[in-house]
Amino acid sequence: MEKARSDCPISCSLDVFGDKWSLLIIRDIMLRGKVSYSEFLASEEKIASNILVNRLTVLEAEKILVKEVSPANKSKFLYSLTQKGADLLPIVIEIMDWGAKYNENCPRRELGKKIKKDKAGVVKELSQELRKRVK
Amino acid sequence: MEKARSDCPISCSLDVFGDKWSLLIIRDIMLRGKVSYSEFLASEEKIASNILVNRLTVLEAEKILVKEVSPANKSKFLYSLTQKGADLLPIVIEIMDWGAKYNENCPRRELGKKIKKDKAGVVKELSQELRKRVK
DNA sequence: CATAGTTGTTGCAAAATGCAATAACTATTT
DNA sequence: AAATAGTTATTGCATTTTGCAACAACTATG
Repeated sequence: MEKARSDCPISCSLDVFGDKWSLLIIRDIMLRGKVSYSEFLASEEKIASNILVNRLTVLEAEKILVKEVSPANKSKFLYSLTQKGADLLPIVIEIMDWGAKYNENCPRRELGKKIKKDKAGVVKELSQELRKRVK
Repeated sequence: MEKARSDCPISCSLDVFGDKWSLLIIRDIMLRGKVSYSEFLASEEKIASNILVNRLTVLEAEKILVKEVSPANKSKFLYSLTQKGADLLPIVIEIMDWGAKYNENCPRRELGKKIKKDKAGVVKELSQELRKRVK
């Protein structure tokens, strides 16, 4: 990482994932079961391949993601969350809830509705699920 | 706002504040009692004046901030949060907590320690405080 | 009328992003 | 082994955003 702008924890966090793409990759792994470059590339937001490589590299360097060779296919890499990455869950959930609340064109789906009913319960449940597959 | 990349609430939220500066301005208003251009400009992260103007304009257009003439000084403007802006509090708190947890060089100060002890309580308390001064 | 305070604007360089084409490597098929 | 397909990148170039420094417009104050 380049030098921090300040020692404010918010500023330091934004130094890492304060951009339009990083948290979407995290979302894909965290909530959509995606694990590979090609799956991230296929997401509806259409990230460019050079940006994707750059973000994966940064997130790996920050120890938010881990990159491994797929056991089933040696030409494929699998990305998974570390505990540090999994701990981004509450942030992702809060951002999702705010976005759904204030965007007419962002319908709450299954998870969004559960969050509206019982946010803390969802975070607790999902963080337990994530713990099973963190690296 | 430009066109949304998708109808995912996370993506839509990041379309609005997915950058390194917007949430720092929000932080200044929300947690540090700052209200004016010159105060934001003086923050330790050293935002450039053209970026600051741009972010304030965007945040106002998104109805996250409201800009008013200062009653005490007609050449001064005051920025305050709307309810939509105040509802970013849980996101800001979670980002602060994660940043403090994973950065050695980001000491928890008073608020950070309270968050570690009772995050939900802090959010509840601060959101009540904010409600008193939302526009 | 001079000065300071506040909120911008402008110009230019640097960095990040977006887009399209292509390449390297592996696995599979013929 | 040659051809094909799948996966993960790299490269070049145009566009956009950011960073930095200087300056300008407006308003209060003395």
